[in-house]
Amino acid sequence: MKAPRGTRDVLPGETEKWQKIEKIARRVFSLYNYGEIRTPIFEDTSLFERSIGASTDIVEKEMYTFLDKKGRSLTLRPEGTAGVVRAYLEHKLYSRGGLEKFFYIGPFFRYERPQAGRNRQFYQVGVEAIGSDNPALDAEVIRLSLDFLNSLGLKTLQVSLNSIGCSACQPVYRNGLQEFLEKHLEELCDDCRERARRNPLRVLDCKREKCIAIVEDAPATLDFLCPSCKTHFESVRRYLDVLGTIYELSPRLVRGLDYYTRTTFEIVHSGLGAQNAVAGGGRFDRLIEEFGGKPTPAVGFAAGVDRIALIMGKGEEKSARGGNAPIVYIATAGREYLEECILLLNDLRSSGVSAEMDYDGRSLKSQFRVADKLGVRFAIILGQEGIILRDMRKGEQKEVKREEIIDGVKSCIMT
RNA sequence: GUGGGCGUAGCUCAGUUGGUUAGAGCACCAGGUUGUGGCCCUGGGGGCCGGGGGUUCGAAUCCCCUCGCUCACCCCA
Repeated sequence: MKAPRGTRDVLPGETEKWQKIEKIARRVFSLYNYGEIRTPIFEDTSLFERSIGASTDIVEKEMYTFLDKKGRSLTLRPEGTAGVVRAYLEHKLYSRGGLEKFFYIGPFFRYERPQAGRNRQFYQVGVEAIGSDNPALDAEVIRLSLDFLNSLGLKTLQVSLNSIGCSACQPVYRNGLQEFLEKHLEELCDDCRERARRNPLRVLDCKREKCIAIVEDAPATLDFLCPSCKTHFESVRRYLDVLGTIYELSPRLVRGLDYYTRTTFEIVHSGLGAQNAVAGGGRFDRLIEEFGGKPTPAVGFAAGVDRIALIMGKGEEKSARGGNAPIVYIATAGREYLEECILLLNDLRSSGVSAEMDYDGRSLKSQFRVADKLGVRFAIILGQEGIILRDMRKGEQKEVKREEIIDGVKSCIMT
């Protein structure tokens, strides 16, 4: 038996790391006033086709799509924004007046060739702020992303920033780029020839040397921005400067989802290899309207939990189970003490002291070996001579009365 | 979807030009200490040698297929 390709188990010992990531995500996102939203793992297929874009790789070849028993086409969510926007509209959350801020944590699915930091079931944390086009919000989301990653102890992060314009200027740029690409069609790789026709922006981040060289001379998105997009972008940059956030302009940073407008950004980490993006995001000012809502600007980001865990794992490989070892281990001199043992165990746990015992009827020596391996603070021995409390660290022990055990243990933990 | 590397014990890996019952270290279990851990010593349990097929008197070793892992392309978080 094996977990399906591209999926994996996170076992005790590693889950602690994941819990830490989630805990810090909740804390940081709460500081910025984002509230948690939980949307379904699967949605109607059309939701993703319409939001992500029918000609994107994600929709064309990476979705887990299936028919349910009534013949409905459903898809395991490949990203988080679509579901949040759907929920926002379905529950008419716009009626609450102003800006709505959401964060989410959960699994997503894409049918891709597994690789370091790329699984078919992967986890993301992300935020969406819906209802404002204020560039301060763009800057805030970027700031928040970095806050989150920094709080986890990640260093050597690099922010790339770009603006790809709005519904007014993006088509103009698209045409300009397309014209340029037409002239160089022969020199482009096969993929890019196809992209030039269907989704020209994607040519910009082709990794082949030939294409990179050609694209060097291609028109940049920033040169085509309309006045309002230009002002918006300048403000984003100013606010980032005010916040002391270092970034670099990446005129060729184009994201793989069609709904992005204006600000796009990506955060990469040097220790990740080819899959080096730990977080990415941007504005999606058209998406709500495309789903039938009123024109509503929005901005968000998502970070890859698997990749973060990968980076964190490089520094401090084994944290073992030190942090959550039981406090007490009860050893017995024989089976006849079993009842006393389970009762004491229960009393300890009831008063908030984590405790463990031997279920295998092992020798006292073996029980101590287990207690030592677990890393417990105290061992209690039940036997003919009464009850003995042993401090495993100090190696000291003394006889205690039954009714004094729990308080004794508790007072020792305090000191 | 394409290409490279790799699959031997729970883990990390040996395994000589194909040749006896496939090994080591760590981990695990038991004993040494007839109620007491860590160190040490002794012993022990564990392997469809990823799976299937083929070549051969004989395959962990050679060939083919397949599955998986991994790195890169691609894509993205």
